[in-house]
Amino acid sequence: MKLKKIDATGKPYRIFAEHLESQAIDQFVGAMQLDSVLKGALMPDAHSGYTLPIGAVVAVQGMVYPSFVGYDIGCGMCAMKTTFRPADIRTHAPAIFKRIYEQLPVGFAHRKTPSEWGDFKRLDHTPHLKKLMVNGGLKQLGTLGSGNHFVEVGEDESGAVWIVIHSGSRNIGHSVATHYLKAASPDGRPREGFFGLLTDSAAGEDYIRDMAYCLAFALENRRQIMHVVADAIASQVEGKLIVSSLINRTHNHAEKTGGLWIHRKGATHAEDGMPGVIPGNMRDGSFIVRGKGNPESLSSSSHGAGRVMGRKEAKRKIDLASFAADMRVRGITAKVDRHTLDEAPGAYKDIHEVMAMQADLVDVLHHIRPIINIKG
DNA sequence: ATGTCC
Repeated sequence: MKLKKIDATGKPYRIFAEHLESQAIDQFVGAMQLDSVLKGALMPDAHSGYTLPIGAVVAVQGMVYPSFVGYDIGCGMCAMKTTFRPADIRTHAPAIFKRIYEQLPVGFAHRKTPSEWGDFKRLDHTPHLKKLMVNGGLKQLGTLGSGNHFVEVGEDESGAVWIVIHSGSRNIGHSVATHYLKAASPDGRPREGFFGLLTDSAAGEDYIRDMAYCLAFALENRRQIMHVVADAIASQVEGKLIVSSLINRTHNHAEKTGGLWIHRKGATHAEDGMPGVIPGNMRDGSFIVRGKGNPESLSSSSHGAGRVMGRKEAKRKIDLASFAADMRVRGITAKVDRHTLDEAPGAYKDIHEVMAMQADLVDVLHHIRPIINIKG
């Protein structure tokens, strides 16, 4: 495969998506025209976002762009295998479902007391972020959030039960993103546009430090959710986590490789041999994958199926009764009502088609089919 | 995405 070229820039890029909105193309081409951006790729689930499309990967020299990482810094996936038995989970699904909601704060909810996190003082971070952590950050550790964040308890093709988590850095990441979007903005207000920070400037160095902290915070958040969910299941049926099987992948980050800052915004890191987790939707579940380190995707893959309609449009167009029937016939215990209609499978691209479009980016190891789904 | 505006 040869890299396509943008005429205006002559820079190498490759688009793995079909049917892109014109706004997403404009955003991507605009970014590719920046002097600091040397290479890029759009994943199969790409759609327009804040300044840069979700599903974009760009390699940047000498700059970091807060808007190329996005608001939920460190948002990503965790998956862990367990010794629970699928039949037990199905039999006790209503009780497990109820128990998880009792134990896990979802939506805007947070914990009444700060969670334990041994690393939170040790990791390097700025005074600004320290203030955020003291002012409630630790109460958000082990909380799910809302939107497309979820917990899935499912079964793979071999009969193994997995717990899959999609969550991020909660308000910490959002506040850090806002802070540095302001620092990069010409008028001190967060606004859309290609405003970056020099990596050797004070603000750029601070963003890199705080971003790394948010990645650690988001991982710890997912790890704690994993244990809350496992404990909730273990209160009803026999079994436990297989802790050594943990896979953690963030899909909103920037990392320095070969002297360039690779920004992934809604794109999963997929180096050769690297394990990953790609969620599909509430009905079709998630995929455990192994990266292929494809240079054309800047060693990345999609972070999910990608939306085909906005949340408001989905709530207007998708029929609740058929969504509910779709879930019921597969025996999936989930919150299915007008509040989760925007997360219905029909709001997303067909995940099987998306996986086929990235066959050169990742190999599929396991397909996890949902038994229980938890949403904010 | 975000205890949904410090």
